[in-house]
Amino acid sequence: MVLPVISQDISQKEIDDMMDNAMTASRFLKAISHEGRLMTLCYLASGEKSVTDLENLLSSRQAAVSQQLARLRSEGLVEARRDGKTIYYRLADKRATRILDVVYDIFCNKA
Amino acid sequence: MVLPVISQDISQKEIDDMMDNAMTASRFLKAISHEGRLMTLCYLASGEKSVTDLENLLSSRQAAVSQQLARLRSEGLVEARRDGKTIYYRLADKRATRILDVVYDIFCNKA
DNA sequence: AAGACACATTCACATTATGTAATATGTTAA
DNA sequence: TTAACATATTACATAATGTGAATGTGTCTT
Repeated sequence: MVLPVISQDISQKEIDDMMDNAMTASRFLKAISHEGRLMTLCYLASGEKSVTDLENLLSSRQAAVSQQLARLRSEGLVEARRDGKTIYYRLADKRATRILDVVYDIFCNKA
Repeated sequence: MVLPVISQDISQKEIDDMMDNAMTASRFLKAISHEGRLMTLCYLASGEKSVTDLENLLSSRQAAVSQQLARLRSEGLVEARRDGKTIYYRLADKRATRILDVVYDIFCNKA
């Protein structure tokens, strides 16, 4: 158990700090809690992929994929690189990789 | 790196399985990505707490807290126990604890 | 320069999530 | 049994998020 024991008489300052952290974490978690974005991140974990690759993986339309990628970009979770007409995306946040590891282990390693 | 390498020519069946897992994981992550629910879970990690305790921690109204608890209950992340007029909540999902450990380490262990 | 291609952005709309107020339920004490 | 307390639930308003259609931008080919 890594989580700290929070005493019953936790001070207001501690609560405030906790709330700040919760806000940051919440923002981050919301960014990855979208089914398509999660698939995307998981897929990108195996190396950079083009938008078209992701369209096929997600079976969704170009605009939708681009929008989710925009969200991931704005959160700094992925970065893009252009090569000719194609744009390749890759993971760009170690925190994302760490969480993904655990999420993968819990929800996909069911064997 | 625990995450598997997904080959470029991933099959449709593999994609379908991946999507099922992503849907489950997504649902779970959404449940914990709410600032208040995250605080709640983190707080509960140090032992069971009453609804009033949580109201004070979150500085939010009774109804709101109850609703977030209802959500956590419906997802099986917490369980309740009544003692007189008071209802105590506790963590009830190991997956939540695992993710919380990592989230805590990333967003709160900034020292 | 024109057309085709890969991708991004914008707008309108539908869906979902959240908070508040009011009300209901279960429990204890007088 | 009545009042008070702790919590849950419902109904409603609002905000946030996601989707599709249309359009815009950058790049390559001819």
